[in-house]
Amino acid sequence: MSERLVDRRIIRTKRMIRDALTMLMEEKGFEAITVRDLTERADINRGTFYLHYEDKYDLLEQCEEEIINGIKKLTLKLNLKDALSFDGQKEPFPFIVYLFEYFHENSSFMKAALGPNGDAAFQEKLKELIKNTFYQNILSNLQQEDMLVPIDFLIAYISSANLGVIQHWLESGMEKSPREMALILARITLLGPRHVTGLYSKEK
Amino acid sequence: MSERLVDRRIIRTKRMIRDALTMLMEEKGFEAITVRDLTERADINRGTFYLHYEDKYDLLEQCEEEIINGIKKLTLKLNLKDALSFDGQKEPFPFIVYLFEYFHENSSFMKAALGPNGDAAFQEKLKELIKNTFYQNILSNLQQEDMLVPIDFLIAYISSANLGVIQHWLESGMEKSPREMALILARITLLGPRHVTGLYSKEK
DNA sequence: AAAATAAATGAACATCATGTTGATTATCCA
DNA sequence: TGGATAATCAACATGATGTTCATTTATTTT
Repeated sequence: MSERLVDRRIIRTKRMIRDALTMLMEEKGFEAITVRDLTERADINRGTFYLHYEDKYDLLEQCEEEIINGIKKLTLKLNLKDALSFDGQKEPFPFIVYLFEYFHENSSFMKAALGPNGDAAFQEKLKELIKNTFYQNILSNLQQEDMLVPIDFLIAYISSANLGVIQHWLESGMEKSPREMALILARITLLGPRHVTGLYSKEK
Repeated sequence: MSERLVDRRIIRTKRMIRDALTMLMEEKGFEAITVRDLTERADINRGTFYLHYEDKYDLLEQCEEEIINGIKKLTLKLNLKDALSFDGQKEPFPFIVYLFEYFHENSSFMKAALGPNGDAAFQEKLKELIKNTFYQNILSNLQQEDMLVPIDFLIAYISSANLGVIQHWLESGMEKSPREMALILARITLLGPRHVTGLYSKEK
């Protein structure tokens, strides 16, 4: 591949800058970070930063894109068969488990980027990804006339809900395993928020 | 009250600055805005800005706080009776309708602040508000042992989902009425995402 | 191992936004 | 109307930005 063609120093420098970005985002949020902060933390010359990135926004963008691409690679493993054959309440969707494992590997950056001092645009990108995945694999072959609500609002509901659960998982220290998280998500989505409270049986 | 004590000029200046903030957030996002941008757009002296705000973050904070307080005033109208007596599928919760009407009145700022170039911290504040409202009025008297998922994840799910629907409504031009939106939200939350697709009847 | 290539450094520079100050003008309110 | 105060204007120091160029250092290639 073309990876071999990249100079070791470039890889090293970029890695140090990206690590510095993650650390500083955790400490003070993205807005407050200066290029000087980044290069001091990474212990490189300030000019070197500009050899690799236009500015801090370019850096953030590239880091986000890397995460997004990692997720997209995972979605290739997902196929329609998986999604429809599982009931998802006793055995979690394998794909969702992989997803949470991937988030765990990249948790430092993701936690910072999805936190209150993070980047709203990154949230939006992830929601978009969730939307497409859900839509292409589950919702696309539904009849619009069967729907009790407009499909675009349903999609907005589901994708935001899932992202919100991921955010809460990251913020609360990732104590549940990826497997447990997949089960939790499946239960709420399949049974509905009210049903999982246990209220359902009393009223029906 | 103490409102009378405020000089007209202050009210005028603050209003112009806040309007400028909303416009510029729509145009280029909060991060890209400078104090100079704000004062040029508002057609006031740059120094005047600093008579009222510490910096642009202080300005944003104050605008957000105003919205939050407006919502909190609405929640005072909400009581337990309302929340539990309605089934919410034919008649919407009055409180939720008021809420969407309030969002409509402040849609310019809200759309900008909740959009991809907006402020992730504001999203978090709103989610926190939704969490508390839901929890205090509905979820607090549930038995933890009845729950099929941990309650904190359920709350994260619901609050993010609701915020996501609000965001989608704002971004898609607010074509549905507040009443319709309240019904849509109630249906998904009460019946569950899968049930509202119409798939439910075929499988149960 | 030596030569060629390319990345990183360090210093300097112009530019721009920031936040503050003091003097002056315009507006408000009683 | 007169006193109070908000807004303006000009000026200033500070610090971040993005760029340049000569130099040093690390790497790849031959």
